[in-house]
Amino acid sequence: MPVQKVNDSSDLDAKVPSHLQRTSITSLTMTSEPSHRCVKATVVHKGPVISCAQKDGIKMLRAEIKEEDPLQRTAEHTSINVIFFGTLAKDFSQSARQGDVVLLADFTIKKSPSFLRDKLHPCQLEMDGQDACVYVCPSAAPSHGPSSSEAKYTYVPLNDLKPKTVVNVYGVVTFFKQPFPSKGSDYCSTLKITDQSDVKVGCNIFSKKLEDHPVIFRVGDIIRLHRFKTDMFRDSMSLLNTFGWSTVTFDGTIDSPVVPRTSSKSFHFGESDIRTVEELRQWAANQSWISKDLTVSLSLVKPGMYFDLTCQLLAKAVMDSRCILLKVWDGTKCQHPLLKVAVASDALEGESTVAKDRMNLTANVLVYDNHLEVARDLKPGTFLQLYNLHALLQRAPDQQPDQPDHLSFHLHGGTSYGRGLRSLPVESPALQSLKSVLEKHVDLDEYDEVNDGTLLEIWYTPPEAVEADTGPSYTVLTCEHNTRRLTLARVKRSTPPLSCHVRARVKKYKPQQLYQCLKLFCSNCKTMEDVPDDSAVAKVFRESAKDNQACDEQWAATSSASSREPGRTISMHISRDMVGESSHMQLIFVEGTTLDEICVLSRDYKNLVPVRSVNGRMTLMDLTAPFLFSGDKRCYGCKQCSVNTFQNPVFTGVETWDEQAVAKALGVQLMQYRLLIQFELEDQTDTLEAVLWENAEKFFHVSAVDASGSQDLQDKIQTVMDTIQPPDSSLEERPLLDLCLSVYTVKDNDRNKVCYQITNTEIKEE
DNA sequence: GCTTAGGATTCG
Repeated sequence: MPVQKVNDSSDLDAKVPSHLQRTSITSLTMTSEPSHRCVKATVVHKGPVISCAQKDGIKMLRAEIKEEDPLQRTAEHTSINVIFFGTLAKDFSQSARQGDVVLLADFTIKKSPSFLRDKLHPCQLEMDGQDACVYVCPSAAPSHGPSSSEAKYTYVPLNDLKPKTVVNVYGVVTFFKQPFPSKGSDYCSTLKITDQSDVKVGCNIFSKKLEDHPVIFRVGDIIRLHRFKTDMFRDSMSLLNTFGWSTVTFDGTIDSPVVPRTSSKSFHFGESDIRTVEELRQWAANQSWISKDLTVSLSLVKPGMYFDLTCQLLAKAVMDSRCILLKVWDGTKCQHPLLKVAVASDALEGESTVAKDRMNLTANVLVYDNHLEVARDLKPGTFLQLYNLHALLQRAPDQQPDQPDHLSFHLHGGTSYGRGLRSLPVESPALQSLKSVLEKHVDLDEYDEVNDGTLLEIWYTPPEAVEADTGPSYTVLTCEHNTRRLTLARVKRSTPPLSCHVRARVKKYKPQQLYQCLKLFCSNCKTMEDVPDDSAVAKVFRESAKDNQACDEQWAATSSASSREPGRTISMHISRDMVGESSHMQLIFVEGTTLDEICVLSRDYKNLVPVRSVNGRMTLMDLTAPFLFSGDKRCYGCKQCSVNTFQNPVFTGVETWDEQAVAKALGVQLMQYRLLIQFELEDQTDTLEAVLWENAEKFFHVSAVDASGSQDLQDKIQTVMDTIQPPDSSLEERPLLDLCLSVYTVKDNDRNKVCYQITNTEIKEE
């Protein structure tokens, strides 16, 4: 028998088998050796037995136990969660209750997954398997309340009530209204209760003080009434509070802690009360009216419905003297688009709901008239229960005729059907599932924090004079972003990363000498440099030609000729491996030429590699010069990343020699041609520097490598630029450009720098 | 002093 009952706490100690050692909960750590240890503590919470879907439906029960040793009163982590598995869960549920002292032996210690949330204990105990066992000592004393002796109260079943008597009763709440001002001097609570007799009794409670009224959260709550007067009204018994009255309420959830809710400073509460509450809970669970709980999640709300909502308040705003807007959520996504109620951000109290709005998670609740008294004092973050909320389809102000109507929520004036609202304490059992749903959205909060500024700008600020810039754009957007167009001023205020659209003109651009927009880029080390100009390259050739001793390589067949200059010999080398192959004329090594001469030669030969001689050995030139002339293309190698394997080049196994194949054979890291232009954009709100880089070839419809060898293509880029920004033009003369901008940060000397890059944009070609 | 309300949809 894994769960055993004992009569006395001292028996518990006697039960401890001699090989077990008592351990304090405070001292438990992940590295504690659990075997042959036991803990003794009081059950402060016992959850229901549940089936765990992730673990093949195994039965589980969570309990919280607390060490009561007075010596440890100041110590942290005196409470710990215990998970019981399988039959242990069932046995524990039946044998132990809140307030009992238990002794747990041969548990396993696991990391607590809820520690961040409940701050209880970094570990949890798991009771599973053959060895684990539990001894339970039922508590003799009442587990709650200041009462020192068991009260001598008698409770009259509801079917035994006689008129004009003062009684104490217990009942389950089947209907209730939050306290409302009566026409007299007091607030009035109206409720209806029932018990195992199934007789329903109406009850009115009058009190000037709101806090003296019973704290009822939902149908199914259990209420205890002391000193209420009975009377007949419309053929039914009714109850009215009378002198010396008190009420105590309890949550109706089976197996939830029996915690009395009352404002009374002293009240009797004992073991018999716990039993009565548990019996009523058990009985009510099987009654059909209890299932008429009207609490519905947002995901299940249908238009026209009246329902109760358990939710969290995100933000609120006073609309007028008779209406307050509550922005709430319950973590579920509504099936209908939710009405967005725009409120000036300075009128809104609470967090921004922008990210949640976008995911259709925020319900806008309009609270009217008599409910303002409660709504006014609510603080964002509070958990709420809204009663008899009305879901209404409504047309948004800017809505197109073909779009669906939006769902709005009204808490109408009046108290019919218990209409009203109240805050729920965080520990309320009704909130447990809500809180776990909300926790799944923590990412959303982070997203909110990162992007809030940006999104707020986009959604809540009216357009700033962008309307003036209407007319055709010289560019088209190729993206599918559905973002609203922003002014440059607003883009500058945004928080990266972000993609957005702007409409602007080009005030200036760099480089003004457009051939300088051609760059060499190493995809390996990300180095970017200018394409060397001809004078620098020519100088490398001249220096290399000074070594007049021709190369003599075993692997090469050589032919030489005298140049026009005395003493300079031009040599051409071909790999012997390639002689006789179809590719043998595809790759020729040239020595002793000037830049001009190799350019002439490149008209007749596909791939020319300029080389020089160092002590008779063939070597690549300084990589300032192209390592390959391929038709009109000049190919450059990266000075950092090239590994010169020229000593033993391998030329076999290549069918077609292109720049990649040559670079590979020579151990050269090929550099790519890229286009880079820096624009200064301008609109009516601001100016902004944006680069055209990754998207540049698409923007101009020009390939960078082709442009490197083609004056026509370079002229084409110049023509585009002259159209975008005609020389000596005024702002109005320049064409409008629709641009997609990417806003991002780069590390610059350990500091984050915000960059703007034009993406997804092309020029229009007529 | 010893009523008030005694359920039963707003109309924004």
